[in-house]
Amino acid sequence: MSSTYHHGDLYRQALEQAQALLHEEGAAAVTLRALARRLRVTAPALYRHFRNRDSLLAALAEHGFLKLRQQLLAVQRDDALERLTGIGQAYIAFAQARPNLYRLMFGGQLLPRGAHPDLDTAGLGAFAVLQKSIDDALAADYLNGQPAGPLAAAAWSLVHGFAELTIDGHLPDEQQAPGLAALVTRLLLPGGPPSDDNNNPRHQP
Amino acid sequence: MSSTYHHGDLYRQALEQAQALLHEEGAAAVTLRALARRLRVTAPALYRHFRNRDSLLAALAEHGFLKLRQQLLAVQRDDALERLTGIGQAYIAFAQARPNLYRLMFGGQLLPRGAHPDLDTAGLGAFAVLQKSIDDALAADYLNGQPAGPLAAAAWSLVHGFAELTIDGHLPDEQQAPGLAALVTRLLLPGGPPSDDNNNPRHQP
DNA sequence: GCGCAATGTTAACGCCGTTAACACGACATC
DNA sequence: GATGTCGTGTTAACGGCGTTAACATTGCGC
Repeated sequence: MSSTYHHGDLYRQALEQAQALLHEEGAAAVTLRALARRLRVTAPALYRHFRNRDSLLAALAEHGFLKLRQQLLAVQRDDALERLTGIGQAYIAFAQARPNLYRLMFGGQLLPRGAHPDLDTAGLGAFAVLQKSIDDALAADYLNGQPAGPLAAAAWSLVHGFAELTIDGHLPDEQQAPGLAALVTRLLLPGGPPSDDNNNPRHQP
Repeated sequence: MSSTYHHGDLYRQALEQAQALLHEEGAAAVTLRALARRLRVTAPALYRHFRNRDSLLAALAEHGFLKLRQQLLAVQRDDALERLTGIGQAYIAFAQARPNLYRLMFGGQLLPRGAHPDLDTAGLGAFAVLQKSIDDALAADYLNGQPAGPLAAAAWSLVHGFAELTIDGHLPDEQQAPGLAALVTRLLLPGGPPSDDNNNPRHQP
């Protein structure tokens, strides 16, 4: 009846509003009916654009991985080692800026691995940026020629674990988080954390 | 009607069956109605023992933290440094043996921090074991007197991140996980990972 | 102008959490 | 032994959810 029977642009707006819902209230609040209400549309209309609720959530997570990859790629430094630490800090900043999105991306609950191939490749794409910065640091003869694969996995574990623990409030005295973030991202470097005064690496060449 | 109108032992059995449900099918499957069916009881009966579904999940997570603490305390080694790495590996083993429980404990979704004080203290109790093993390693003059708090936070970040990434299948070539776990737990040690060839722990007696 | 495919709506199903009202039965008190 | 109370179970019902089937409307190609 009204001139907007056909919404025209529902898919894009649905994604936008779903992102807003996720950011504001968490994944549990991203419900097809709530999303439909926001869009002034009935719930079944969304099934023209998403196979089901899980597909919607997967799309949100995939966009998250693409965005994360972008932000990691945007980190540019001359020195390979500085770039590596910059990427670690950008990673943590991403998680802290969008905790609900980050939890959706890595929650693991709703998204059985392999069910959404685009999501998986987007995740690998983000990881690849980290992997490359490790490779570069290795090529620049930092990191003592340790094996690149495990090293990247360990680096990712470190930043991911720190990001999750902080956004969930598991770490005590969180106020020292900024300094901690720096420490954490430098922990993988040869000789451990740099030694301004009290921190003193031993095996430094 | 039947002699078992009063179940008698519902709270304990409910917790047990809920744990089984969680382990087998994940947190989303832990539903009050499904649990009631398993126990051959109607759903509202469970409200005599749990305030609501979130309280049930919080109880499951709390038991998880207590169990994790137990398993970390069970790690006994003579050398403080060995004990530290043993604790790291026990932590990762716990997560890999009970991925759904681990995700519930650290998912962050359903359990707004502070809503279940017993849960929070149980979480801190588990962390305290790790913190103490770090303190001991410091006292034994390992780790070159780095600040203990940030160091423990970093260690926890590392094992937690690695645990989550592996149980969610985010790390590529996961088959090398055993070696990786060893690498990861040794990453914090003085000098970083041993660089002989691939895996060779220093401080081996 | 017409027909079809895309995209919306309405109605309905079963599952869920949760609550109110009621039923049973163990146990203390007389 | 009768009686009453209170812990613990049941029944019935509400609204919200994901999802599907059937139908309605419109834009676009011919």
